[in-house]
Amino acid sequence: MIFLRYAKTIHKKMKRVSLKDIAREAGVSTTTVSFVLNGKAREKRISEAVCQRVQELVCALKYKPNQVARGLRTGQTKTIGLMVEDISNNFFATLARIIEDEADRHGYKVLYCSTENNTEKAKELLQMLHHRQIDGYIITPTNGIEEEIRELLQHKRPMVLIDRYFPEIPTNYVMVDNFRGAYMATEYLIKSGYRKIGIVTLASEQVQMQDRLEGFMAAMHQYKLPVRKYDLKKIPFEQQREKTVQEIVRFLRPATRPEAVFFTTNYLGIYGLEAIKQLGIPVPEELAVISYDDHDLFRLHNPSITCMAQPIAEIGRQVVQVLVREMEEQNGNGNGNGNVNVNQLVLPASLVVRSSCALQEWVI
Amino acid sequence: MIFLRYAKTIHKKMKRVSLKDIAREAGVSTTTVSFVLNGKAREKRISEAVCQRVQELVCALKYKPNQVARGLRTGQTKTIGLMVEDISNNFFATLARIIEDEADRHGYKVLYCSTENNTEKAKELLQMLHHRQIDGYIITPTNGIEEEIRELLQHKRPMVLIDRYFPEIPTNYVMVDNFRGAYMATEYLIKSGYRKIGIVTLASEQVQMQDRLEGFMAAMHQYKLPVRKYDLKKIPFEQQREKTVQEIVRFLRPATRPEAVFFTTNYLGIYGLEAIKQLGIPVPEELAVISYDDHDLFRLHNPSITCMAQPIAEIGRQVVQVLVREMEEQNGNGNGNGNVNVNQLVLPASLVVRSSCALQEWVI
DNA sequence: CTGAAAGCGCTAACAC
DNA sequence: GTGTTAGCGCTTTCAG
Repeated sequence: MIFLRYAKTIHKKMKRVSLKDIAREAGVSTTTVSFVLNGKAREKRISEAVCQRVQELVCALKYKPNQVARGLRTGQTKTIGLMVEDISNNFFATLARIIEDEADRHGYKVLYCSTENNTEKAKELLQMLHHRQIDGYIITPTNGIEEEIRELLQHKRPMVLIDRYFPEIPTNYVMVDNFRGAYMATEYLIKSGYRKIGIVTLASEQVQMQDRLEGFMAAMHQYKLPVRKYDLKKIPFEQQREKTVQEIVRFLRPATRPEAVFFTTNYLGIYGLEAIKQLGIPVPEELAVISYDDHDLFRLHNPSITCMAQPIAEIGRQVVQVLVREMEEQNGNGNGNGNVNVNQLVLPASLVVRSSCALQEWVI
Repeated sequence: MIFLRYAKTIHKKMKRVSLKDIAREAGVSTTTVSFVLNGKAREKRISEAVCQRVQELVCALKYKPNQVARGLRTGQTKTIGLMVEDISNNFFATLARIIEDEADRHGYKVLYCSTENNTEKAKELLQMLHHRQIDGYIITPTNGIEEEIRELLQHKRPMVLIDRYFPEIPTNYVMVDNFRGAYMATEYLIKSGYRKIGIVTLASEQVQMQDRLEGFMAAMHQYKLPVRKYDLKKIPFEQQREKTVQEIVRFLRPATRPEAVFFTTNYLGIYGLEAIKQLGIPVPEELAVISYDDHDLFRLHNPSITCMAQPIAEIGRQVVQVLVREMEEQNGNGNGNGNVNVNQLVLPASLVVRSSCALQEWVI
């Protein structure tokens, strides 16, 4: 049985037990306790007896180290910063969940924040994450944030970009092959017999959107199909839902209506379905629909919507893995050389064939 | 112009500027700088000149206080812990976004975690949040976590429960009136002319689910309609999607099929739609559908799905407001009396009439 | 008006 | 084998 000399005091003050308390109870120094707790008992050759005694007290008093103090001391907060475009977006929310689980397996917790795709906000958030001493960054970069990314790189802060990247900056990233995905989506439409194909995308300079547009263009070009100016609709990112829907309605007006539309993000697809519903256009009879990104809605919509799905779980797993490796590397050895290889993963998107494009027998 | 004596050193070491650096540059003590930074210049009657000089240096060196150190010293990490059932769930993700914004307005950041509705996991997470010294808790409680909640209460940790609560524990909470919501939904079905009404709910002891079931029962009873045992389906929470869909398919088999179904959560509703799709039952002609919680999918589904929507934005705003108030209160005065009033907000759900229940002229 | 100094709880180099 | 001690960066009491 362990005699807790100070237990009463501790309880009365409702104060958390600290390492010092354990040391005092055990009649050893804080160093010893610290060593035992950090698994350095062997290395530091702490006697078995002391070791045991400390462990018992830790359990008895339910001692848990104060992460903040430890963070201050070691510089490691065991926290990952997750900067996404918008955590309420299905894609990012699902990703956040995977990242949470995966990070947890390595002992990390996640602080999230949404940029709204706003450069200024993103910069501030990066600052904030820095001041909170997070150990690693998972970033959905906005435009105009190159400078800050470069700085993080220079300071050798563990970091992985997701969803998009800067071709001119050698960072880690985990991406989906947007060009190929868009190409495949478009090719699928073409092979399904459509020739007048429209695209609704974001008016964005970001690579991932550019790539999708280019993938579309490449496929159209490959099959020698024209893309007229009214076949291409670019929606400003910040634009309100209502307005967007209206613009899509206009885009789909009978006069210039394409035979098939490709929406380059899932929410554009959702808005698009809204517009289509308003117009009462039968899908796929009068208009075939394909979207980038999957969504519950696409599966259940009537008709169900064919799409290019991103391997979200895989992205989440990979991104954490890369990040953790880098954090531990930085931790283990100073690695003055800085010759850490960058990890640039490009995962394939996959075509999910459903019923919004007539020809369903076609197999990729 | 400011002469930065040590600027070179600082830069070379890539070290963050600290309060000490500012003090040294300014030729004053750290105390003074701290006072200036914390807006106590007036109070402490720091001379205008010194004040100015410090401010300039802070800007010039882009100094930002180290939150971890500050956290250790003050015990305040300016972090809120958000424990939800599953961050990837649309309802919680949307809520997380609102909470993020609202918290930010008060200078707080959010650490999130998902319980998966698993008591053990939830307990661990609560521990984890505690060790990270978060300033306040926003909790979606699981069953069996009463003890821990009581403890938090005893220790006067700022906390607000959401989505559900424990009637026997006097905590703050922000809820939706589940009983009334379910009552209204059921009443709407009844007034729309349906008499054989089924309900698909979770096999859960949690109040919010109980309330919904009771609301349904109360309405049925009020209108003297029977609820046969095959009109009630309870799905275990952990159950896989596939299995759930199959059970709903079975529940809707022609022999015992009700005229209308009430799904008590949005994902049950989604699974339900999947089952309905499999069976090819025409809605609302042969089966009317209503669901608790709104979802993009319900709006766009064909036919669009009538539902009881929770005021998510309002919940988010209120929950942060209550929490912040409590955190600041605790901060301001020790308030030894502990006579802080609990804030128990019950917000109304609202009926969103769409086309999945035939009679649409009915107005609540 | 300003500064010295004592920690917050923990880690780890260095001593004995 | 174990303890002493010096901080991590910041706040705040108390003394000038």
